[in-house]
Amino acid sequence: MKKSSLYKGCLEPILLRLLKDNGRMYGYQMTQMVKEITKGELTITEGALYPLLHKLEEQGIVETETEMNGSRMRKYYSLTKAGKKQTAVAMDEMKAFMQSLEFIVNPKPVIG
Amino acid sequence: MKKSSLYKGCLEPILLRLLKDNGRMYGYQMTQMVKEITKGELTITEGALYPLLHKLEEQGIVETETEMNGSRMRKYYSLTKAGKKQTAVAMDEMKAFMQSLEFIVNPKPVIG
DNA sequence: TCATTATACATAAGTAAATTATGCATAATT
DNA sequence: AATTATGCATAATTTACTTATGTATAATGA
Repeated sequence: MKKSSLYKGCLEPILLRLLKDNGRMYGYQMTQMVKEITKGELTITEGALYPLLHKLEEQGIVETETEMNGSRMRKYYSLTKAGKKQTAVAMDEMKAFMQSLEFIVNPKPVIG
Repeated sequence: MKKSSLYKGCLEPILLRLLKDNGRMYGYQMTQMVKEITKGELTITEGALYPLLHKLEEQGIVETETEMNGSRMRKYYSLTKAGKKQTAVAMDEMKAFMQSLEFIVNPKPVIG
């Protein structure tokens, strides 16, 4: 990922969110979509992406189907039932996290 | 810090923001303020806090004054001139980061 | 036509930023 | 009297990346 290490720890929930929204995606596609959505701000590196996807598969969060696109392989990932549950939890955590950042960056003045 | 590792990489900008807003703080005070602001969501651990503060001091981002409160020591930290510049940069990065997260968690549907 | 960029996967070594555990010391609370 | 709170600090470990490297095909451009 690009820049400042702020994104550290956010990759997993980001991938879960992508899969939740798009149903079925392959790795390279995820990197491109994130780059596009964030206007180039966030670039997922392959060294981070693939090992994480493998871990999620091991954990039964995602499942895969490999397909050929012409002569090129694509490995499609989608959320399992357990993965959907896990994603809901991760999204709640994300919300709380973003809310907390808001509080810190934009603190409400104490009245009184 | 507490929970889910989402906050990984955010501690430094959070501390810079606190110092920017409050002028002068000691370590323990920072942990308490963050806990309060985030309604208990974010708990800064001492093992993360103190080494980071020391690093920032080495880098000339913050400077310290040690004072006694009764018989207890407090080490006050404040931003140096260079630290204020650095904080402005960090805050811009924070904004971009939060914006990107928003885009991912709440993607805009493509019209057309 | 030959080199570069894009697509598409994968893994290994190294690093940064935490967590967890531990330590010291005083003050306040139960 | 024991526990919790205040206040600092450091060491060992773990996590989650980055950087580097590897393989292979397709498209683009000089």
